[in-house]
Amino acid sequence: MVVAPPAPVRAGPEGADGLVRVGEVPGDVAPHGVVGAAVGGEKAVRWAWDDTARWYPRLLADGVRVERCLDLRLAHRLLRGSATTAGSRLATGPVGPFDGTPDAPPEPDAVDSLFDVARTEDRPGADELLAEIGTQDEAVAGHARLRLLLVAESAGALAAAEMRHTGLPWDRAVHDEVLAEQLGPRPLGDARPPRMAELAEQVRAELGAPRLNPDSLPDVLRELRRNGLAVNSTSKWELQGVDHPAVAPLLAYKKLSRLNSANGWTWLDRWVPDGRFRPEYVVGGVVTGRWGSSGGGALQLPKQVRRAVRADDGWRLVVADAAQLEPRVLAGLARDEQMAEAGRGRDLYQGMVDAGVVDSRDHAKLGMLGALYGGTTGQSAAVLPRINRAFPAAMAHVEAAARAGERGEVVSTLLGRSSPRPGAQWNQVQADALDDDAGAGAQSRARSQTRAWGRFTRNFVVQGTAAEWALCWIAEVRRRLWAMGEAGGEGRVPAPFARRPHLVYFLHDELVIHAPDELADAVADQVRAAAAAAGRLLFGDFPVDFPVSLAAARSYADAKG
DNA sequence: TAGCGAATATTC
DNA sequence: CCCGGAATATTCGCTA
Repeated sequence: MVVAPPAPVRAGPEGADGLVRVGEVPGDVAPHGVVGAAVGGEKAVRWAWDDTARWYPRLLADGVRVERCLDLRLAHRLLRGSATTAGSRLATGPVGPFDGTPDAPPEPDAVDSLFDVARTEDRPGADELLAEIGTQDEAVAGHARLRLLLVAESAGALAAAEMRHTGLPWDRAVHDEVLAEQLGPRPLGDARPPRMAELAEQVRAELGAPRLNPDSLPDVLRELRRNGLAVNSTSKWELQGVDHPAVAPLLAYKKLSRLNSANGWTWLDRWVPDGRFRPEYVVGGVVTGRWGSSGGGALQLPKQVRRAVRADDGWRLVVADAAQLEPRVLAGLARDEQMAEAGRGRDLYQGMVDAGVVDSRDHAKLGMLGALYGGTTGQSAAVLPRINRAFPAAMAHVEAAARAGERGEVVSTLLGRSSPRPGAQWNQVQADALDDDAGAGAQSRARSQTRAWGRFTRNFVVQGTAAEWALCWIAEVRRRLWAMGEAGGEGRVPAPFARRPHLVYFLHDELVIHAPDELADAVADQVRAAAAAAGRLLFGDFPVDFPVSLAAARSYADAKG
């Protein structure tokens, strides 16, 4: 084990294969707070540091790729919350330097700023890092699945930093075209775009409200009611059922308004200044283990603007989508052989139709969503009994998770991420309902809250285990893409990925890879193989398939079509 | 002026 | 009519 000396990062060389190895790193290039932990042969070097999002951007800016790491802060958080390690020294110990929320990662163009260097003062030192590694090792001893989760989560952190480094290729001209088609030409200043202004006038005319601001929902609601419309909100689904000439322009206005404010010209200038969209992914940012994002709304890119996501010249976007991921994960989690069989080698929902479980693909999908989310009403509830009969093991699994949640208990994913306990307020409401003079209101509030927490824990085990599958997938894809080596000519992709296929976007069960033209087909093969590997990592020999839909195209929208 | 919640839209 | 999980972001409008 080698400890890198404390020094600010500057340029760093890399090994022949781009892998930074302990012993090859001169003392003056290692960032303060980085420990290279040599846990095996030379291939097994794994960097351990307190926060990938803090350190890795600097290395990438210098063209250095890290093959493997352990993110001690992410690992610490997992181990502190996991039921598997509840009795460990780590989980029961006092709050320490690895418990805090991370600093915001540096701006992409400021990774070497004086500010960042100054911030290194209050990072954990080498002794603390080594002690933390020891404490974590002790906690995970004998828990192979949890160890896999820490490795996968850390690999995800590397991938997230790399995606921010390279950015998602974005064609500003195409985006502008999309906006102009729908909104009209870009207005000066903060005036309403032309199409929105016209629609606003129509709404005012139809409602007889010449001064109405259509952006003010209370004002719009008041004017609708003044015109005799019995509506309680201005939401789309409620307005759709109303017959009045103001409704159509109002709905159209709201749609354009959403596009303009969420992904309009202001967004474009702010988030895609240079033809690359660089979202900040927050690894483990969602309670279930899914990634969050901050800045730019990376996880809600509307389909309308995906045309603007375009590969560089000589490159392609390989878009991969794990089909029916959550139900398949549930089949593996519950070891439900019938359910796995329904999805083997085919669309899972179609498989349910073929097996006579339901009579249409739509019903299969609806019923499955009800099973995963805890739906109890409507069409979803109507097909649930049939799913219950066909896949008893899977249903029993999510039902057990729901019942545990209703009792206020913790549930865990396959690899060992645990749900939070309900808060103090939850317990208070439950206690109030048990009181002798509790009214019907208090009891009904408690019941509704109980069921809501059950729906949360029911979904937690599936969504969380699906997130673990996705982490393993992305880690495998990342490793395999690097192993493919270089191709193509010089382009505008920065080192260390200049002539290599690389991940550029991740969305729960979907990956986008930017690849040199001639590698696109081979990349698709690797992505498929990585999905199979992720399935084996989580579910071993249990025969559940994870098919991936794949397409290569110049633009994201074309590949999704 | 800053901060926050409600309402609404978007994604999976 | 409400009656499914997880999110982020914007705008309005109230409060400190």
